[in-house]
Amino acid sequence: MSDLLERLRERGWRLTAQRRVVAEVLDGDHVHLTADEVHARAAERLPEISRATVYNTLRELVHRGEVLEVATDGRAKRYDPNAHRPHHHLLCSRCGSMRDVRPTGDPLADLPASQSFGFTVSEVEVTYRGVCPDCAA
Amino acid sequence: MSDLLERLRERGWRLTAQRRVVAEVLDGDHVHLTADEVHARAAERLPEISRATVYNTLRELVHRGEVLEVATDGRAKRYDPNAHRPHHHLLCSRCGSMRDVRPTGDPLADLPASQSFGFTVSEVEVTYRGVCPDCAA
DNA sequence: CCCTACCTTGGACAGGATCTAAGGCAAGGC
DNA sequence: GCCTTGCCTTAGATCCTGTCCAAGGTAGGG
Repeated sequence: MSDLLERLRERGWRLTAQRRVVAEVLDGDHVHLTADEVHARAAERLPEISRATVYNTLRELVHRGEVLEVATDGRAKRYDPNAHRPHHHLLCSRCGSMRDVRPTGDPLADLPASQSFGFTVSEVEVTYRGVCPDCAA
Repeated sequence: MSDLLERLRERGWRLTAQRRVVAEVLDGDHVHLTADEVHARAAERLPEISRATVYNTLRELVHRGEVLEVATDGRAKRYDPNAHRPHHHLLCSRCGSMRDVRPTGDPLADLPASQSFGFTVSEVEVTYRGVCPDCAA
């Protein structure tokens, strides 16, 4: 994620300690943190960082397509740095934890034009719901 | 939806005016109301009905599998009485409105066991995101 | 090294949903 | 029919997530 910051700076993003820390926290392969979790981990390294800044930064990373925002039914949204590889999610309905799943088909292709009702469809999200091993125990 | 109430009563659901009205409001084929919309419509017929009761009733209908709860990214959840026919959703990312889509494949079958990571998967949700004709105008 | 536009801050605020304690009423039993 | 019991409903407080705001801070071009 180190080049991410470089890339954004070239696009006119001012590089601050707060933004750096948020990006570092999100770095990883199967990371699906909530905004508050991001804030907690960021605060370990930069105690004065405010919630507002974390929310702002996450919102921008999402807008710029660098991070994926995933809704999880009434719980807090989760943020997924794995935005460049298309994938779906496995969501535990007990604890809300999440895993990435590689897609094996293209659901977008499965939507016949006759059923798009005039919508301009741009995106599909597939969520598998179930109970994770930890919660099943 | 009239038999729904009978069915639930047989399973020990106490039949009250409030619950009847909520069920009536949800009746229909492509209904996707938010809890507050349900409350507003219910209140037209039963002015004293409280929001808490609407939320309670919706929660129970969802638990009993009679109504589907659909999350919509930061907006209010929507409730879908079409719970017995499997289907997916088309969601407008501007106004939050929603339409049913009949599935043309079985995404559950598309999840190889090698990728379930020990989850006991019980359900898939597919959401097509886009802009509806009204908002595109 | 300075200036300015952009960032960060913390606290107030908003919307959605849940909780609580008190009173109300369905429905089975008499 | 009427009582009784325990489930329901109510209003309002409360919680959680996320956004807004005005004031002060600072990155980085000049």
